[in-house]
Amino acid sequence: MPELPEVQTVVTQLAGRLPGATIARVLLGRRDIVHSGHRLLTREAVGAKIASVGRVGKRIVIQLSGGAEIVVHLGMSGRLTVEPIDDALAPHTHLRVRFVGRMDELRFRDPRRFGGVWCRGRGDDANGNGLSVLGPDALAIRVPVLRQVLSRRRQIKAVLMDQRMISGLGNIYCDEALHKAAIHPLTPADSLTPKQINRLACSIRSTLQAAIRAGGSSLRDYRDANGEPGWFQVSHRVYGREGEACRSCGSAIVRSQIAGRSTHYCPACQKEPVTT
DNA sequence: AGTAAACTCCGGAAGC
DNA sequence: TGCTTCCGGAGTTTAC
Repeated sequence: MPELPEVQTVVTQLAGRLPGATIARVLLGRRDIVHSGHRLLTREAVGAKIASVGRVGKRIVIQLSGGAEIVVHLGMSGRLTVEPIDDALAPHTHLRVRFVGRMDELRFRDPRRFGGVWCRGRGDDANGNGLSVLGPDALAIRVPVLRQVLSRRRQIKAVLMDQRMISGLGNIYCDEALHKAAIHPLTPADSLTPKQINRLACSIRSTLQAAIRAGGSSLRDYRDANGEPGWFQVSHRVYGREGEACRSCGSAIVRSQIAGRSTHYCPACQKEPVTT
């Protein structure tokens, strides 16, 4: 499941291969994966050149010459790859972009279709492009911004998972960052001490950065014995470790449902707030 | 108004 | 082998 680190890895790969390519043709397998700018994407984008590939939160942003942009969200099961046009199409490949004079193409596949594509032209309203409501990027989050984000009475886990508040944190790294900062996921966001906010900002950045570094190994086509890409094998602190020993104190990691999500934490290191 | 929880989309994977 | 159940990012709806 792609989280910010995997998205960043994909972006880095694409940024090395796509800029400069001129779009020759856009092949759409399913209309409904394009949430806005359908005509722009399949017709007017033809002839445009790819200027850059970047990332905002967990969204991939492909900038075209002329100011249009294509936004791709991978959701749970999305993959964005560059493959030879002769290679067999994987099932659930919904979008392909071909380029002038090139024998490879950009492919978007997404079996569960939790992901999607938005396209907008220069000057188009930001609404509906999948970017307009995103909060500040988690990878670059800084204390003053985080303090502002946390100024509401809501479970910290729910706030961190809300892409409008802060963008880029998914379930795995949310749990990881909270454990690293020794904060219980149920803690009301506005009750964090300045010290805790400092620790949390640090934890969010360092957790994501470490995962990106680990993901770098998949850039070199690294796979472990099980075929898993590099970043997935980073040793998680709590995620997926229910019942196992906390790496800090040895207590058994607990799993429960918080903010509608499976949540892992250490009951000893992450003290539950006193309920009022 | 702000927050919380339920519901929805979908198919892979795990469990029986 | 074949069925059922679980899972989840995020938008929407409903309820406190």
